[in-house]
Amino acid sequence: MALPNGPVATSSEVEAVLFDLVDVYDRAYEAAAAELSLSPAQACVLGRLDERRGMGALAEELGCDASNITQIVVRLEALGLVTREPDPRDRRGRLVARTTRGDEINQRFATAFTFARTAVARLSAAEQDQLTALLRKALG
Amino acid sequence: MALPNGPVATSSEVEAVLFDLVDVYDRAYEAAAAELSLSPAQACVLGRLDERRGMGALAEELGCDASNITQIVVRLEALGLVTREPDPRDRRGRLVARTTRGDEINQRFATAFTFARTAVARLSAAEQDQLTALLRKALG
DNA sequence: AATGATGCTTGATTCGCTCAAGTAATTCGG
DNA sequence: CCGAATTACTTGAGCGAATCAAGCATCATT
Repeated sequence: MALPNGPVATSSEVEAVLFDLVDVYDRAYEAAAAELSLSPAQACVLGRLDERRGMGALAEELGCDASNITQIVVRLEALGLVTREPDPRDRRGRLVARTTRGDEINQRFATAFTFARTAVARLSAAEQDQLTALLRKALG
Repeated sequence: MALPNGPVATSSEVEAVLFDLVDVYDRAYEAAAAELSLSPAQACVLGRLDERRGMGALAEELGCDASNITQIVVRLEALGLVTREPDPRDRRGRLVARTTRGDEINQRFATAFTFARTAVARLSAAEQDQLTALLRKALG
């Protein structure tokens, strides 16, 4: 399991609970991926393929090197969750798309990653709106 | 940079902003560590050494294998940020403690990781209390 | 004193991530 | 239309994080 990101010394209560949230979220994500024998990175990429798209688009959206995406996609392809076809419009490019099995696994992952859903469900509709507003404001 | 953890398909607005928060938090943590040439894991371990403690205690608190901690501590030691002395009470154990330089770097990291601090600062005291309460409730 | 548990390290392996180079295809300037 | 940059991606090398299986030394128990 990945080490948590924080805290050095939580100066306030809010910061502490914020850290807690991030930690629990990250661990839940990782655990959900592990249930399906996926790494978090694999689950992430798989989740971004609702439409077929090029490697570069993925790399840019995920803010990492293209070669990183190559590796992850190669593994997803080896697992039969993804295909990589040449782009007819630009034969340099490769279009990545989920296979039916990829769709299925992605769906199962979405089901397994209950954290955000159940956390939100503990709040009333009004509270959810409040939380959204507060976090938006905090994020600036 | 590490790939984000999410989203498959954000079903609600709250979930989306929650994901955003986690993503920005994680990236900020990583960036702050990188400023000091530390990996997130190294920054994390360094931050847990306000008091000297054994490897096992660290592993348990961080929820990972002891051998993982060994590696990270070895690197921190090589960087001169940490010492590893035999435990006089139990000579199997090794007590890890920050060096003065380790203290300094840890302090600088705390300064560099502004995200939680500045996010919270955008809220009034009342809003901070609200947010704390909401997140606590959501975390269950 | 022997047996077993504990605390940590080592070695092997996998994955994520980055950087530097390389290849192929496209675009652009002349 | 041709050569030069640019773009899209892959490959290879290298590092850190993480896990697992073994191993070693040191307690702790009987």
